[in-house]
Amino acid sequence: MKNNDQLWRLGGSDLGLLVHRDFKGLVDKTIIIRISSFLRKFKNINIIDYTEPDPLTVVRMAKIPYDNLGLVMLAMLAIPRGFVASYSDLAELLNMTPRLIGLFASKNPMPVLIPCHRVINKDGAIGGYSAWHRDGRGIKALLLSMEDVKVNGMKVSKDHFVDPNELKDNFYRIYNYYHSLISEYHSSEQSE
DNA sequence: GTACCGCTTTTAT
DNA sequence: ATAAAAGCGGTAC
Repeated sequence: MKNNDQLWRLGGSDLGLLVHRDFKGLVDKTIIIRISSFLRKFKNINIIDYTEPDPLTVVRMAKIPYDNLGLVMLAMLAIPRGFVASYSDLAELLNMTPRLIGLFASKNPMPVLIPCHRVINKDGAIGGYSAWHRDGRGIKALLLSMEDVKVNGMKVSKDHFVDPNELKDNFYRIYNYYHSLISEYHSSEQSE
């Protein structure tokens, strides 16, 4: 916990998101914590109620790497709140394999802000979640139910899956915006 | 270079 | 229901 970190409360629950920013003010890391136990250690912390920013805002405020992990993160941002996509949906979109998507998901440096909890198994099973020390699947299910995705017996019904074409459209919109920011950055660097 | 890993999926018992 | 192989970019050696 650094002095410039923020704590966001998720959906009025006891779950919080610790948000770390780099020297430029870009978010580069988030950690999920339990607020009640966290406050026992750290006093006088300002808690902000979290409302989800739209994907383009996240692209602007977060540090998304220019590599395959970054692509997977952008694809996750393309899944709207209240929906899920399967590992194989993302794999098809990005020409990867489902297991590779899972591997990158496990490397997601900013859980919740980059909604890797919305990626689940093709058969509706909730899939893994490592952004929590244990019972990661429980936290994943909780995050999903907070955004009105019904989880019954660790399974999500088919009607919560985002339409692949919509996923694709969202992804390209987000990717183009991301790319325009990158080019902007490079051109401003050259002109200095 | 090689070997192993992981938030899966598919196929075969 | 459970087991195993395929799959592939990263990472570590």
